[in-house]
Amino acid sequence: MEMIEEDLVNVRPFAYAMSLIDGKWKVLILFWLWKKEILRYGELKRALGTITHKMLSGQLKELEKDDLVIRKEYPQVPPKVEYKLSQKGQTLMPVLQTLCTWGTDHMDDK
Amino acid sequence: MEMIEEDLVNVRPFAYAMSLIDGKWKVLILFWLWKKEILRYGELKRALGTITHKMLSGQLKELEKDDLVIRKEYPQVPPKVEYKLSQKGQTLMPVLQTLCTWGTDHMDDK
DNA sequence: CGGTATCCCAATTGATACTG
DNA sequence: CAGTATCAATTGGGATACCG
Repeated sequence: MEMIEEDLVNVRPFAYAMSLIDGKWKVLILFWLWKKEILRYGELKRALGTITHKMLSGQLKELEKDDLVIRKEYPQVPPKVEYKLSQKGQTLMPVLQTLCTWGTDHMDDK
Repeated sequence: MEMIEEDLVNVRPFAYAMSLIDGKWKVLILFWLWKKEILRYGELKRALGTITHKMLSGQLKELEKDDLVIRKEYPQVPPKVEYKLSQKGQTLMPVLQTLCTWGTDHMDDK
């Protein structure tokens, strides 16, 4: 049958997509921003309930690095920072919604 | 603003879907089975290249438990075991393909 | 208020050896 | 051939303290 790994199956793009949304809280953050449009750091933290400080800033930092969310810092004391979805982030949400819908349809399978 | 976690954002179904496909190799396995229809254990292992024995059987076991793949064992020596997508697995693939396509479109962003 | 750094524990994964 | 078992290495995440 002679199968070489190569790209009979090219999942590189999928792996890329997955790498953007893995991390325990990323998708939850994205969904909140999708729904609320703009949230401050503290609002996001309260919304997510049990997330730790470290995780939230870490996940946000990665989301920003990957260009899925945009961080806006107001130069004032005390600090004020707002987060919202980027254009790229916006395009991702319908796809995640699709997966969410699939989940809804199959959670009670078997 | 008073945000309670609850289900302003209901990602339970998404979390469910993610739980089925996390694990380093699961999606890759699913794509191969999608493409090839039926593969023996050894074929799958060669196809995946660097996957370890332990990982492959582990991931397959979970995929089978979650009803995404079907395992068929032939009672013979030496053993012969075939894997293929279940009906549920089939329905998932177009969704994953969507994510894959999104990845293709955005891998070279920025 | 928003973010970083450190330490520690829990969960995943890899290497290797063994089995029917 | 198709697994399972064991142990080591790596990774991810929580708690906490500190900084601008």
